[in-house]
Amino acid sequence: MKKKTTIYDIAEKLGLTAATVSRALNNNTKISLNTRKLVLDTALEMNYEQNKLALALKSGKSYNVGVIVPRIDSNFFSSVIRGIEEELYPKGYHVIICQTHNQENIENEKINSLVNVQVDGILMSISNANLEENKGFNKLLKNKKTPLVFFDRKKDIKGISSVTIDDFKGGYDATKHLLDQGCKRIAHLSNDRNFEIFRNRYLGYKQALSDNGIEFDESLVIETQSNVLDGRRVARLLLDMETPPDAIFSSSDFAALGAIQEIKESGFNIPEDICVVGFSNEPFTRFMELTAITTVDQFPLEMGRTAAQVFLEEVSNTGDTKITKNVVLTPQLIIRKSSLKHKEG
Amino acid sequence: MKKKTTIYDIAEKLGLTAATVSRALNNNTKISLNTRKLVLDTALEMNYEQNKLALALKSGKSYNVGVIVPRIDSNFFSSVIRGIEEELYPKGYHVIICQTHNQENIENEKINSLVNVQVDGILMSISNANLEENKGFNKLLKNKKTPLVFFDRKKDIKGISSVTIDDFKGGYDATKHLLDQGCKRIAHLSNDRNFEIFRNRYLGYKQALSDNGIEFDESLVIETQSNVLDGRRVARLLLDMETPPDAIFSSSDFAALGAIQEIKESGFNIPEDICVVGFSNEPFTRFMELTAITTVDQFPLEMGRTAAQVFLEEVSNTGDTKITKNVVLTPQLIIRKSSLKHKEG
DNA sequence: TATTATGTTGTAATCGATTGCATATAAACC
DNA sequence: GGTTTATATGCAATCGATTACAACATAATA
Repeated sequence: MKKKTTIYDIAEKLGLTAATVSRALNNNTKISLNTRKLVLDTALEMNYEQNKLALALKSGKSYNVGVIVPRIDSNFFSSVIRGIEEELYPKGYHVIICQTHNQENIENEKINSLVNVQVDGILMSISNANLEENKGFNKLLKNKKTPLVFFDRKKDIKGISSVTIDDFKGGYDATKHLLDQGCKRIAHLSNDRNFEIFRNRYLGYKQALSDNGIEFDESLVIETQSNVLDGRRVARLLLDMETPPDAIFSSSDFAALGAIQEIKESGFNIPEDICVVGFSNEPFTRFMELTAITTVDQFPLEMGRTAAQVFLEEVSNTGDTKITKNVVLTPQLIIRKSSLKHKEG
Repeated sequence: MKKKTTIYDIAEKLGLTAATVSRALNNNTKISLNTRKLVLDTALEMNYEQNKLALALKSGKSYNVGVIVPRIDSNFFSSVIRGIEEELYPKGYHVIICQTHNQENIENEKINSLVNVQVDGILMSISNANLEENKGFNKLLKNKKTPLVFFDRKKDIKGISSVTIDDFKGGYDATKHLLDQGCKRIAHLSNDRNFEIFRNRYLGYKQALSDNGIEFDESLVIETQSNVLDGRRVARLLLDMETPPDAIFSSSDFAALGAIQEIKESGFNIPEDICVVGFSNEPFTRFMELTAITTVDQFPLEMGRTAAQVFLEEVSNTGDTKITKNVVLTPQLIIRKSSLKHKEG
């Protein structure tokens, strides 16, 4: 009911000016110690709380950052967000969450919307491989004051920072591991390679093959959505081939799971007949009892933390030259049963 | 580099007043159609975007809502948040995320912090069973203008809305199901029963026992943290009893998983020797191949959506009397292998 | 022609805090 | 005692938008 107390209320009560009260609250040395103490005490007594909106308007800083992800209810993204929140909150920032559901128009809209509410920066994992064609995005780009940091799904744009993992290495290590297991016909469940992450995993896969004298076979690479159902669909295609593969490296844990289900139901054994490796280290890959899934850990918590740190560096940079950082984290292959033919592996 | 255009810029360019421009942009009929069109066109041309901070300061509405959860990287909470975001964004609200990690002081601090940035409401799942003792919380309570909605972990406080599931029924159904399987010595992994959710699951468990002529045995109820490790610890205790239980109903999927691991490693079979039921329907409970875990679905997405709707009703309520809604969703028992002794079950 | 109504725009206060500049008081110095 | 200097506070503009009220011009009416 009763309005919040403002510096004017305090000023009036003490027969001072709002200016003096403001300075006193900010511990400005121009104000005498007596007055400062008096104001502080009265503020406490009157339950004064600074109106951050007014401050934001005056200073141009909202102390909000926007985070845009395809969806929040996947372990990877929620872990990244966790990292971001934990890193930014102690510095006074709040985190605003937006989901795109992989729809470009929604992504567009949310970028605009965040810019509109004067966020101090945006951390995002892109949903649109052609982000540069976005009006909202370009507006953001031009406005160099608001830092933009990509994580995971990034676009290689000059002057924009990013935090990713070395997807090439992830793909390479996964494939190399399968080769070490004696696999010769390794299929790859890829995804839209307009996205760097999928392109790089694919390139790592190819390189590992080439480095080990295996000829690349285009028919073994299939574009697959990152979900269980599509994993099944694609596994079916592979199993129906004249010579089915003896291993699958999937860009997604979910697709890997679908593939495993389809393979098992078709009477094949994992890893004996077909080895499977996923990507992301989703929790369920560990908990599967019969065939815990070999996968690549992306360290999402660290990714979030790092992205937040890069943002902090950029906002605190008052110089004229913009700093751009492109941090690449190292992924880790986690070997589990789904690909382990030899116990000593 | 170049500043954002404001209504003053437009006004100056057109030889008008900011007031007129403001009205024109808001399609006020007091402004002539000609001027309105002129202003609108010029605004477009000059890339004008309304400064929401200024608006927020003037109107007292920030169009931000705060969401406080113990942690975001669990499927349950991230799904709730997904529901909240999807429901609120179309109404113009942004969602600010805060985590407490179950620490009371952090919860306190974050409540204060959110109130400070003038959120229009707070949706939260409490981390402190004695929330009423919080200063920050009480401040929020007194300020009836800012709606507060509890979800899942609530506190029964007069005048505060909530969205929960019927935890009593969840506990009852789970226990009843175990009884139907022929189990007679059913242990319960509970948790801090100062929280309503855990108390109610416990009470449902007790009621089911009593309704079916099984005497309640206090030694079979153990307070357990909601994680795998503590599940193992507690399972060990139960297995070491003179007469171990023939079933476990756990308030947490994670503890259930730990228990299952411990039980199996001790040479017992699930469900033949011991049946296990969890709570929450975390994704991994479904993916476990040998012993997919029977659990209780809490419909987190719907819970989030509903909580958001309750919030919207409260903010749009301009009347003098506050509406309080306590929505209780119905949980669903999902029977899987970990508790299914009889195929026809 | 004087008066009222109507439509359109301007004036200025407001939201709450910050800050450059001016000013008043008191202390210090010659 | 008069002038300088330090200290403490006030004045007023600013951030960007909204809005009650005033004011003006024009058209309609008596």
